[in-house]
Formats: sequence, C-alpha cells, structure tokens
Amino acid sequence: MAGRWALAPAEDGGVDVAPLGPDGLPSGPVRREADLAEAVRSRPGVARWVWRSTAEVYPRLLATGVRVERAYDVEAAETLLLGHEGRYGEPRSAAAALARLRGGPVPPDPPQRHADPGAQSSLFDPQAAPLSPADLLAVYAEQQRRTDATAHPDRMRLLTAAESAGMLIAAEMNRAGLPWRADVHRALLHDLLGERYAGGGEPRRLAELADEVSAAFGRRVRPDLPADVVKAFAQAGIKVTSTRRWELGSVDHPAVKPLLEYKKLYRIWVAHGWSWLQDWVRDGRFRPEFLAGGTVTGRWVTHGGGALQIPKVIRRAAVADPGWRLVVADADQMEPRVLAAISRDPGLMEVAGRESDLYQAVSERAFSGDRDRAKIAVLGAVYGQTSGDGLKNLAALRRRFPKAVAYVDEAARAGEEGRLVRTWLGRTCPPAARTTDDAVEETGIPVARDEPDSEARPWVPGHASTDARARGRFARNFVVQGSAADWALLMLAGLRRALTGMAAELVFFQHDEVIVHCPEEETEAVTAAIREAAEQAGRIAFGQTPVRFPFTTAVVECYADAK
DNA sequence: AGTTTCGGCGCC
DNA sequence: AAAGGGCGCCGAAACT
Repeated sequence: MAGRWALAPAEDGGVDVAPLGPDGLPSGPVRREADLAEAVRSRPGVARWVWRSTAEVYPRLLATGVRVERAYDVEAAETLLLGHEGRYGEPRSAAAALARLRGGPVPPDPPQRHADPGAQSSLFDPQAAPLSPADLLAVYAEQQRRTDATAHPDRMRLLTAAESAGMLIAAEMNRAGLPWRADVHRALLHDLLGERYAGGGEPRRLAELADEVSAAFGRRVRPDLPADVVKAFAQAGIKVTSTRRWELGSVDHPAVKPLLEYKKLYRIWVAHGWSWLQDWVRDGRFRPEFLAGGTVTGRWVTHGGGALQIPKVIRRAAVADPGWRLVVADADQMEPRVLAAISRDPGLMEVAGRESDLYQAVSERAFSGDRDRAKIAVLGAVYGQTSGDGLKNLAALRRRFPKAVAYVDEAARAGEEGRLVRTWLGRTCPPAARTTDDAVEETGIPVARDEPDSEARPWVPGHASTDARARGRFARNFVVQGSAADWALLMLAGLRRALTGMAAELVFFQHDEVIVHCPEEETEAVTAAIREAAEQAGRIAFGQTPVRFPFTTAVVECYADAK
C-alpha cells in the first residue's frame, strides 16, 4: 500500500484511485470508490497522493478529519514548470497540460474569482471538469520528464514537493484559523476610536480629530480626502505634493499632528474595525484564506481580512485558547542570510554563519559599526536602491562583500535585458512584458490586449517609461525574496512533519514568521521543532553551507506580546 | 450604476 | 531624510 497513489474525483461524486509503480505509471487497476474520505482513510500507508488540485480535494478531506502526509499537486507543478520553461502566460490547468500533451485545443484558465467574506476560492476552480486517472497520470509522467530536463532536477523536484506541501499547509491553516478574541478586539477599538455613532459614521475619536484638523486650517477639511488636504495646505501657504506621512512629517503646521493621528486611526477603523470583525471572525477564529505560492516570488498571499498586514496594535486580540499558547517564531534577517547562501560570498557567509545580529556584524566590517547604515545598504542591495546615500552605502558593501552584490547585480542585468532569472530552487521570474505580436509568435497563442484576466499576461511594471530599470529592480529582489520563500517553504514543510501526532497546529505564516497554537505542555517540543526545521531547511535547500538560520521564538498567550 | 484605478498605509 | 522589492485593503476619484 505504500508508495504513490493517484486520486481523481469522478463525476458521480465518487473518486477514482490507482496505485503507481516506480516508473510513475499505474501498477494496478483504477478503483472507483463512493466516498473520497474513506478512499484516503483506508489507505494510511500511501506516501504521496498525486492529484490535480489540493484546493479541490483537501478541504473536503479535512472536513471529515482526514489528513495526508504528502501530496503532489499537478497544477501547482504545472505552474512552476511552465515558468521554468519560460512559458509564463500559458494556461496552467491540468486540462491545458493534457491538451498540450495530446495536441488538442488548449482551454484557457478559468478567471480568478474574487474573495468574499466566507466564500471559498482557490487558484483554480475546484469544480473543474473531472480528469480521469489515466489522463492525470499522463500529465504527471510528462511533468516528471520535464523536471528531469531542467538544469537542476533535484532542486526542481524539491520545489514542486515543497509547493505541494505548502498547498496542504495552507488548506490546514484555512481550516484551523488564528485564535481571535472578538471581545478583546472590541475593547481595543473602543479604547482607540471611542464610541461608534449610530448610522455607521466615524467613531467619536475620529470625529474629534477631524474637528481639530478643520480648526487648525480655519475651515472645514476632510482629512480622509488627500486632494482636500493638499488644497488646505496650499491655502495656508504650504506646498505639499501629497499627504503621505513622511512628507507631512516635516511640515510645520498645527494641523499636521491631528492629521497624522487621524490617518493612523482611520486606517484601523476601515481596515480592522468593527466591520472587519463582523466579516472575518467566527467562533473565536480569524479565518483568512491562505494561498500558497500566490505571488511570483513564491511568497504566499491571503484573501480576505488583510491577514498579512495585521497592525501590531490589533495583534492584542490574537489570544491562545485557555491552557494553550502561541509559539511565535520569526526568522532573524532571513533575506541577507539567504543572499549569503545563494551567492556564496565568503565574507557574508562568515557573517551569516553566526546566530548573532547580522547587520551589526556587517556594520563592523564595512560601516565602522554603524548598524543603521549597514542595514540600509543590505536592504538597498536587495531592493534595488538607485539614489542618494544608498549608492554610497552600496559601494561600501560591494568592497567587502563583492560576490554577494555581484549576485544581485547580475540578476538585475538579466532582468533589464529580459532574460529569465530563477530562485535557488528554480522558481522563475516572469519575463519582461512583450507586445501581443511577440507573444503570438513565440507561443502561437493570441493574447488579447484587453484580456480581462491579468494572470494571462506577463508581469508589467507600473510605469512604462521606466520599464527596463523597473524590471532590473524586480529581478534583483526576486532572486533574494524568492529564494528566501523557497527556504521558508521547506522550513514550514519540515515543521509540519515534526508536529505530526501533536495537538499543536500551524495557524499563521507570514513570509518569515510562523505561529503554532499548542497546549502549554507542548511549547518546548514545538520550539525545538522550529529550530530543527529551520536548520534542516538550510541544509536541504543549499547543501553544505556555513550559513545559519536562527529564529527568535516567543511563547506567549497573546500575539502582541511576541515582540 | 457598475467597474477600474489611485492614493495611502498596513505588514514582510 | 528618503528610496528601492513583494503584497491586500479601503474609500474616493475616474472611467465607462
């Protein structure tokens, strides 16, 4: 019973399953079973389930209490493989992959659905037409062949496996939810914003601040309307081009202070206020929808509730159940450590080979101990800083860490020239935007200019006039942010495996930070599992490397106490 | 009236 | 002090 099995939901609500031989072909007959959960539950020895889409199958399994150890998500793999092959924009569904294999017309991907509170959505329509096990396995076998044809098949296999694990984890986290105390949240809102007035208008504190702003200007001003604010400043003889915080910060006018306070609280009111609570918190859990691999760099996204942007002050409402704890773990300086591992810069590897503060160590080597400058320089190198002191700092960084800077410089050059760049494991950056004609010539697939599904087109930078440079910055950041996402995904998969058999649940993941909800007596084991998973992910991803990947871990009852 | 873009800001 | 990467979300403004 061990080994891989294929699983494909059938039209009649049942499911087809088939065992795979070592060659990836069926090693036994296809069996039709009436009940999905029972089909999986009765085969506990299966090492990896091969299926079209985790989003299609796994929530239904979880709903009946069935988990699987490992899966292979054919559509996730197809997305990664197409990208690696420089074929971004081609339909990524299993049906499309099958059509390419068979030579038939390639169906376009279904349009993405918008997330509504409470609605389930996924990368692809979970209700897509069923695929027979034979067709599924034909696509799978072809994917194995394409994986073997990549420059680093071992890394690509790791990537598709990790992405598939991510899909499982996302589904499990969507089900679990982040423990959330609505009563604490409400008290917090009342403290910050004051009473709500009937009719849904601004709460008391915001109304007061708006009055203060108006008083300072000597006329009625709506602080939530940038155009109104800019005009009011102009009438007061102060020229501002926007109402951004950093620009207003240096303006000397009595309206500035209440205005900035208003903007801060307004943000909380509209994005994490009472209606947010209403929409996203049920049964003591905040349930956003996590989507693994939702960005081109491999970072996750969430739909609903702004789960990856919870303001620090609102984290006060994320509270563990009685007798339970939140283990909050944050990777220390993940991106520069990853840059050290992928560039193999001797100096940066040495610095990253210690668990102590990386920016401090960099500053001692290149910035006379000025930690702030060191941090700005490192982040500038990673993000593509192009002006001001950044360039000076970058030069200093380059002298001491030449291979590290050369690595991102080369990525930037490749991006500007429209070449492909990849993460360490092989996730591939979308190529430069091409004209419609180019796309047709290369793929044979017409791309409508006003195609409503923007997913069908390659990434384009925000402003056409700065195309090449924007692509350079994007590619520069991509190799570091994306490789960091590779590492984080492996870490997460390792952690999930280590938590098997415990009551502990993964409940939150945010780029370099993970939260596990567990009984108090499991916190030590969870903390150890996180540390171990981090080091293991470093070894698996980067092989022999002196680079360490430490975590700062806090065991707390309340998320806000973690930092 | 409905849809898309913009400005601003939250997180990493 | 201010600038560079990735996102989501909201209301207002701008459009069809």
